Amino acid sequence: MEYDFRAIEQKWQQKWREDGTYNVEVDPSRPKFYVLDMFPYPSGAGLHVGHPLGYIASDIYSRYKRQSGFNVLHPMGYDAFGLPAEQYAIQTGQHPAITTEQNIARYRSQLDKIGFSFDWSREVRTCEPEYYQWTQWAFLQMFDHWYNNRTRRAEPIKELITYFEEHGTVGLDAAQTQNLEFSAHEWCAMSEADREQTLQNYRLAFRADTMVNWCPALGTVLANDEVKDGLSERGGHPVEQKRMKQWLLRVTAYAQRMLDGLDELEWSDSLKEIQRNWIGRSVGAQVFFEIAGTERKLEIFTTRPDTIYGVTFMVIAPEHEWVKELTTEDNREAVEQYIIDTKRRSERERIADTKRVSGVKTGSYAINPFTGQAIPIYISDYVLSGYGTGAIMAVPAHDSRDYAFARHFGIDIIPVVEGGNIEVESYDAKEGKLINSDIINGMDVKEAIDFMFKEVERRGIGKRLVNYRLRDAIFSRQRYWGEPFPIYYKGDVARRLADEALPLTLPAIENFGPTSEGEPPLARVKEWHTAEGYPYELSTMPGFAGSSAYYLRYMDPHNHEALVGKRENEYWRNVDLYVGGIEHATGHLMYSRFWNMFLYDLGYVCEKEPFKKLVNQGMIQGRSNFVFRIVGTNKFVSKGLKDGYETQRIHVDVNIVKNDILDIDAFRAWRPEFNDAEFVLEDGKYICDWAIEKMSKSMFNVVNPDHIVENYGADTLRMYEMFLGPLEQSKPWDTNGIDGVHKFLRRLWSKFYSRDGKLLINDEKATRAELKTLHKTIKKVGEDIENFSFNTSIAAFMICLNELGDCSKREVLEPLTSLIAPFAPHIAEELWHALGHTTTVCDAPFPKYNNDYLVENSFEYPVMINGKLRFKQEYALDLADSDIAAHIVTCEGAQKWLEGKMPKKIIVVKGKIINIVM
RNA sequence: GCGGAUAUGGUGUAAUUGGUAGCCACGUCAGACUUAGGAUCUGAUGCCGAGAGGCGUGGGGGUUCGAGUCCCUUUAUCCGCACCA
Repeated sequence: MEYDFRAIEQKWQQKWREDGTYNVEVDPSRPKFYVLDMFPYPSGAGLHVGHPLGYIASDIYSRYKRQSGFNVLHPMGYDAFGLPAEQYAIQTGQHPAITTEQNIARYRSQLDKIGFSFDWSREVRTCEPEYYQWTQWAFLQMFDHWYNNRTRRAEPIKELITYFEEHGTVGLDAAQTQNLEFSAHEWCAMSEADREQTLQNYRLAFRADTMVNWCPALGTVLANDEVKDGLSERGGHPVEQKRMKQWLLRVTAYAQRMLDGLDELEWSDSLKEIQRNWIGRSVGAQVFFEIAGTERKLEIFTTRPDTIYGVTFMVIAPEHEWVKELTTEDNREAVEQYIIDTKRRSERERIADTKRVSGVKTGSYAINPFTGQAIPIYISDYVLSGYGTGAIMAVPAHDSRDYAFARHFGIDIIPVVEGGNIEVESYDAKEGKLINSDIINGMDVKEAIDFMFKEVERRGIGKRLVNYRLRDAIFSRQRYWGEPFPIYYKGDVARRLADEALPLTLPAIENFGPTSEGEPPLARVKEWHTAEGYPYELSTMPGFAGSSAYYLRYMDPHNHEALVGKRENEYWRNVDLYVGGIEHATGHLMYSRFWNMFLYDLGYVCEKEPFKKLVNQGMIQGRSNFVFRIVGTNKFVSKGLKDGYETQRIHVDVNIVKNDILDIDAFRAWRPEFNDAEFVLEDGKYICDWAIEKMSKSMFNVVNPDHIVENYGADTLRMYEMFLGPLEQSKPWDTNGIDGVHKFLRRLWSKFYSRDGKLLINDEKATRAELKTLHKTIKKVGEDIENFSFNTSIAAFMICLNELGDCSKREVLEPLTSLIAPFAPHIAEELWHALGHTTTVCDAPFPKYNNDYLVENSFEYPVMINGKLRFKQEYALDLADSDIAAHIVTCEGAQKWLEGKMPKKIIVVKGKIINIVM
């Protein structure tokens, strides 16, 4: 009987669906395990073979954990709100709700064919009101809280109000947009609008007038992680800096906790490093420089307070709020012109030419608090308004940018650290002895930094300060397809909706594109206001809003009272294994951690971190094929013969090429222009050229998993995707080679059934060799799954079948069937039933290996290694300190080498002595 | 510029973590069975060499009885951050 994968897969997929085989419930009698995939954007293009890679890996792990006795939560859903869905809708002219619905249906049918063990009863869609109600709710919680740096947690804004009534800002240490100082009396005297304005300075979800990334083409602002090299990540449109009033999330409040939390996580080093860089912690000093002839003190941030005697000028960013005040009359024109020029340069230009030195004198002077000297203040765009205080003390001798600036403007360069060649370049290294520096002369740099931290504080001119590169997340988008803000306005005062009013549903509108007046699409909705007529916020939330807490919702997806019930949360706790792409390192994975920590502070969730272990699957690239058309003809020449002709290399659909051999008939049918194509063949075949490129429609290299499932079956697809190489590595898809895996499954099948359909399984006793093969495989596969080394476990299966030969003994094949079930669940289920079982293979215990079968025939020598007695097959042994020497020396193999002499060392490899040191 | 990762046959890769490099596949070659093969089965297949043998894990150096693995150095590719004070 043939291995009829189509019939088998259809049969079991249907059965699993009908029985709800993969649905799980809270069960305190069993240990839980939570395996999560990054849910997909249902884009219009459908899934290609790269998408399921991570899903297959996590599915194997889920099934393995389930067979190992865990209650496994393995859900799936759709990240359906956000820019990509809306852009697709705009392109196709259809309403995003409709295209999203269609795309989801397509994704679902593609996913279903692969045989995943998802609990679909827990499906979530971020665009549905029952779901985004809780996104809105979380936002309101952030609106209602502030971050207390003293207690290091979020606290209710009501308590802050009470504090203001009693103390004003005296003694307050809060995460804030700017440093405000007022007394209790002043607070009480404020108007309601002023108080609300003040509170926005502290709320964790707040509205502020800040510099934002504005993308004119998309008609919206973007968060920092959505901008790459000055272009929007989505669509690649230019992005400019613009001052706008926007909603933000105060993620910076959690910067230190997000940094500290990384140490506890089982994430890859590279991913942790990306997050560390993104947070960008740096320790330095805040120092105030008096401005000559005024009461003002210019605040700067520096990590090198030790170089303060080398400061010969100051620089402030062109956007600095004091630019006007610091500019003297005779410099005004030049400064204004410089600001205009700076604004005109796009973010992209600014990034592209960082070498250009430019700047203008303000005419004001600052007083160096240590030397008392007056030093000029410049404005220049090499100082960024967004980092630190937007002002620096410049030390040209020890900072390359300051050096370039000083050289350009002829400013003094005073070396204060020994080393380097100041005539040629600055000496930036953090080592050496201090010189020309009065009280710190002779100290080395590290010592001097510490000393100056204290000295600055002692003199009351500043303090030690930690700065972060991380920015607060811009949270509003001038788009239609997102969660509406549960916010309305009385005048300019933002008010929250009551919890009972949630969800605030997104109104269905006809025209969802940007308006011509530059207002968000929701401005078109006449009824977009409260019953009292107060207008709602017109922007919607960004894509990351809905994905920030979805892992919590899966725990309890139908709860109408809470985001997640206490009982459910305390059982499922957090995600044990998260599988997804590294591209979310600075986006979703940051926001989710922030969101979770915030809910943790409020007591809604019981774990500090959302994702304990995280595995990044590599990207699957495309492998394109090419044919060579002889220029000016409709004749195509095979790759090996092309040098004899003048040819043109054109992409050909990879689906009509197999093992680089072109299916000529399919090619003629592919496009009308090729109907009468002629060919120059080699050995009767047309061989195509190939190249690795991004998988995309325009390269004709997109491989649809449906196509593979149709031709080879889901089990083959699953195993082949894993066989392709290490999970974390990026690699091109290459359908060549899939036969090897398919052949393996057919051979597995042929152990159970003969050609004429007879069941071959027998109850004969297995030989020692067969059991050894079996247990070796069980050990290897079990260890490989734990290490996410799925490619090697598949190799182990192949070796196992090779070694077993034509053995069809139940004693061997039954454990093998349950062992392979996580990888190829359909065939395993079919064979499991063929073995006489009536329950699903998903619940068959994952087999355990018996070491007795593995060691019997091997040489084992006891060895001292690092002072411990161990049993190994190969080792380098220092005989001097081991009384096992006698044992070795009497060994048969050792005898002929020794000739009665006592060796220093005997080197034994795999039970064989390979070297003896006399 | 700073940080991270990778480099092994014609191809994808493996190597008990310092112990016989190339497992398992793809491809190629040869053979068997076949009307046929893009089916199945068997065998060969790192490179040089007729052979004995020699060489071989991007390059160079080192530690070690022994290095793909550890250390130094260098090159190439990929990724992240980047006028971050």
